[in-house]
Amino acid sequence: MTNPTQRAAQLASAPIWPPMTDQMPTVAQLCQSILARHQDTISVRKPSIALPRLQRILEAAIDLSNKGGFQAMSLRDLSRETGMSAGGLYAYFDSKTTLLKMILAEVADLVQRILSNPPADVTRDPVTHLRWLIDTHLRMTEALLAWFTFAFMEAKNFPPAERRMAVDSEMLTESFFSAVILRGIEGGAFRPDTSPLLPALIKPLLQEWYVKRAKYRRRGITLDAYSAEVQQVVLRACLPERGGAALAPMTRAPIG
Amino acid sequence: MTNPTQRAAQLASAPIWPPMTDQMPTVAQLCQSILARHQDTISVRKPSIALPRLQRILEAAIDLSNKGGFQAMSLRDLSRETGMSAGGLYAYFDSKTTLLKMILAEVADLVQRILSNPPADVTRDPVTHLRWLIDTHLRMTEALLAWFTFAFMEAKNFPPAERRMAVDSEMLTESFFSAVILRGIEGGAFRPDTSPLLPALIKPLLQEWYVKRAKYRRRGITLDAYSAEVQQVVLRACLPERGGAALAPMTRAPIG
DNA sequence: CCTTATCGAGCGAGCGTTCGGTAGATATTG
DNA sequence: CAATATCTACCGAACGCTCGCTCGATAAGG
Repeated sequence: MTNPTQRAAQLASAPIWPPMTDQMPTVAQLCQSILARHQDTISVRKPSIALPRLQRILEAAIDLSNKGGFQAMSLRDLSRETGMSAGGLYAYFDSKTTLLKMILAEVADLVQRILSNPPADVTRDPVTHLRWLIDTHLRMTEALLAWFTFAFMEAKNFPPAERRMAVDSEMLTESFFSAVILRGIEGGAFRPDTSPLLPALIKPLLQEWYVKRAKYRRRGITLDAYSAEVQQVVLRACLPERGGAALAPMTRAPIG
Repeated sequence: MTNPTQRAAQLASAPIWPPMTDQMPTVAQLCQSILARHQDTISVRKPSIALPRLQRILEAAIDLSNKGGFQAMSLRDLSRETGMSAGGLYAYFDSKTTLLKMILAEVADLVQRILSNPPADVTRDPVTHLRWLIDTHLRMTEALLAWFTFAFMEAKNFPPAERRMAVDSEMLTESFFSAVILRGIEGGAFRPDTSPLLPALIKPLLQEWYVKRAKYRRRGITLDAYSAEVQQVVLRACLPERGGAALAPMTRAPIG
């Protein structure tokens, strides 16, 4: 357990964690994962053909859905955009709903994979761990903006089964924040009267970034600036009074 | 301009503003406003008939849309739910899109009406004003939950014109927060280095309450508790260090 | 008996999905 | 290696259905 002075000193310098770029998956990798998970419903066998086609389909579907919504996207739109015929598309999914489930499940799985694998040196200190969770979540959504926008916009208005999936994924994300904050309280890094509501409030602040991406782009707000601000708001809500004073603007330092 | 000690003392007691119940409109009043605004497209002339019918239509439309989305709600569904025929419905709107615009415009207008009319004694102090804005917004959405849920869920996925309307409404709300925070900085109530991003972060925290209403109901979180927590998070982000320490749990005291 | 408010069958358009057909790659055979 | 057979990946017309919306008929009140 560190005392306030030690923590203040620790916070004064921006923590540096390894660049996420390494472990942030490419769209091609996501599609490969989807292809593997849906071998039984995808009738095209040769990966050299299936993979680029599936990627083209998914990217087009996400793109079309992100203007107008998934329901509003017709398979004729998708057919035109991908250059494939209506019948041809059905070699890659057995219903429009399955197409949607493919994407949602992959996004939910990605969040879990990334957030549950922090670098070892990050988890030593709850403050650093919390900041890493916030920063990493933001960078992940930034790297796969269209995918997360899609998942957010379409998770509502769903058949109960898919809706449950979205709710579970959200609860899991919140649990990451809950766990580290609880650990911080127990270890004395966070104030003991930190509100149990705080973890729930972090998620909407992270969603704001990619849902309203256009707004922040228009205003010239960088991801670094947004990340720093969310970290600051959250830490001011859970750090003891003195710790908060030492808060320096903080994000991961650019590497390379 | 107050000094820190004065402000701390002021904050220690929960501010009390008049109950919003008085000025919070009923659904019937909203419908009356909509009826007046759409006289030209509504062909039914006698208000004694038009008003209850319109209310029935709007409430059913919001209800049906809030499970499944506006697009998924068919006019046959609406016909069944209201007990009116397809043709009969078209005496109250000239297209499905108009029906949607009626509701969105009314909600946007309501937000503007309520938030731009704070009680006189609230506006004297930026801290109280800011807390009033947060608390009032939450109570407004609580009183008209279905309407705000509808507006939030359907504001995306829109023709550009309606989308612009939603964006403008959101910007207006943010501007209320911006103005009072700026005033607080100038008057010395808020720290001079308060992030210009803070106003933008308040909105998602308020939306969270009605968008995820079921989650907080399940957890037994009351509106008072949620309001207090959001106020605390926001004030910790903009109050000078000392002021934050004096923060007592705060909401409008219930008036019996 | 005209006006007002409502009805409900029905229109054309567009939806998700299916399925018979086929070109080209691949495997099998002599 | 040429000829043949098989398979893979895809096409696109067509099907059954639901959609938003219209319009002539109709009922009720003054």
